[in-house]
Amino acid sequence: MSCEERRGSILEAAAAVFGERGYVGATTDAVAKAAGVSQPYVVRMFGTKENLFLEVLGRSLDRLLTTFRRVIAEAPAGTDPVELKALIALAYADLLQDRGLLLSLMQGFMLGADPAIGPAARAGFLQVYRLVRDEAGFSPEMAGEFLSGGMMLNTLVAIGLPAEYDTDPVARELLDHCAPNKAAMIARLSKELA
Amino acid sequence: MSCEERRGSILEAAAAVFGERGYVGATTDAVAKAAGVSQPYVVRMFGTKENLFLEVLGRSLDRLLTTFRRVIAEAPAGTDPVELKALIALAYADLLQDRGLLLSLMQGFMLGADPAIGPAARAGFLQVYRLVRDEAGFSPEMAGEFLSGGMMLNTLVAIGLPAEYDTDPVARELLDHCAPNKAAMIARLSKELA
DNA sequence: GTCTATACGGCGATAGAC
DNA sequence: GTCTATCGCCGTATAGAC
Repeated sequence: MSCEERRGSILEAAAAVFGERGYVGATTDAVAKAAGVSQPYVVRMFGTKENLFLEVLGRSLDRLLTTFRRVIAEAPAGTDPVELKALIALAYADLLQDRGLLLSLMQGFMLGADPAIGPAARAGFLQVYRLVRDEAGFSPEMAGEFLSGGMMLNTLVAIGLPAEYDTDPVARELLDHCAPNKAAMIARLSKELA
Repeated sequence: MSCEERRGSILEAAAAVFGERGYVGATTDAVAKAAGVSQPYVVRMFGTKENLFLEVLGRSLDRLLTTFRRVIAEAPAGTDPVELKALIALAYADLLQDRGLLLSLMQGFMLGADPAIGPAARAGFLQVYRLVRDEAGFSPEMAGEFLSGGMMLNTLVAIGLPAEYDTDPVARELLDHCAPNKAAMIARLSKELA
C-alpha cells in the first residue's frame, strides 16, 4: 500500500480510537491494530501521538467546514438564515453518525489546557463560529444557539444516551426534543445495539 | 486531621485535577500532591482511582442539584418557568466558577463508554433533566434549551475561550452572546490571567 | 492516620533488520 | 514500506513500618 493510502487509513482508525477512548486513553497500539499495522509504524509515520491527534483534529474540522459550506451553497440564493440554520443542524446530525470524527473534535475541546492542542481546538471552534456568522448569515444569537445545539448533541452521543432510547422513557423524551434528526439518531441506536 | 476532614480535602483536590487533566490524564499522585498527602494514602482511602472519580462525580452532581433546588425554592411561588430558567442558568454560570467541580462532571459525560462511569454519568444527566422538568416546571423544549446552554458553557470553559476574551474580538462576541452571566465570565478571565 | 519502598504492567518512542 | 525487539518512564496498587 502506498504511503498516502496508509496515511488515510491510519487517520481514519485514529479518529475512531481517539473518539472512543479520549486523547490520553487512546494508545498508538490500539490505533495501529485498528489500522492493521504495527505500533512503531504509526509513530514512525506521524512522529508523535500528539501530532497524530492534531492531524485527526484538522481533518475532522475540514470535513465539518466543507459539509456546512456545501449545505449553504446548495440552498437557494436568498434562503432565510433561520431556515439555513435548521438545514445545517440536520447536516451536522448526519455527520455525527461518524462517531469517531465528531467525538475526536469534542475530545479536542476538552483539551483546552494542553499547550499544543488547546490553541488548535480554540482556533477550530472559532472558525466554525465565523463560518455560520459570515457565510451563512447567522446573527450572533443564532450562531450561539446553533453551537449550543451542536455541543448538546455531542454530549448526548458521548454519554451514550441514544443507546437507551427505547429502554428509558426519560432519555427518549430528551432525545426527541434535542435531536434535529430523530431518524438519524435511531439509525445510530440500532447500529449500536447490533 | 480526622478521616472525614481528609476525605473532604482529597475530594476537593481530586475535582480540580480531574477537571484539568481529564479522568485518564489525572494521576493519583497529582491528586495526592494537591491535597498534601502521599499517593498510596489516596489509593488506600478510596480503593481505586475509578472509585475516587465516581465519588467526585457524585459530589459535583449533588452540589449542582442542591443549588438548582435552592434557586427554585427561593423564587416567589408561581414564578414563570421561563423566568426560572434564566435564574437557574445564572446560578449555573456562577457554579462554573469552581472549574474543577463542573469540568469533572463534563469529563464524566465524555466517558459514556466506560462500563463503570458511563452509567453513573447517564443517570446524573437524566437526574438534572428530570429536576428542571418536574421541579422547575420546564417544558421538554425549555429543558433541552437549558441543558444545551449548559453544555455550551462547559465547552467554552473547557476549551479555554474566556482567556481570550479581550485579545480576540470574535471570542468576545461569542462569549457575550452565550454566557448568561457575563460578569462572572470576566471575573474568571481576570483570575485566569493573573 | 500516614508514610516509604517497591512490585507490576503498560505505553511511547527508538534501533535496526528485511 | 513495514516489521520485531526493546528501552525507559510513569502510574496504579500493594506491603508493611511507624
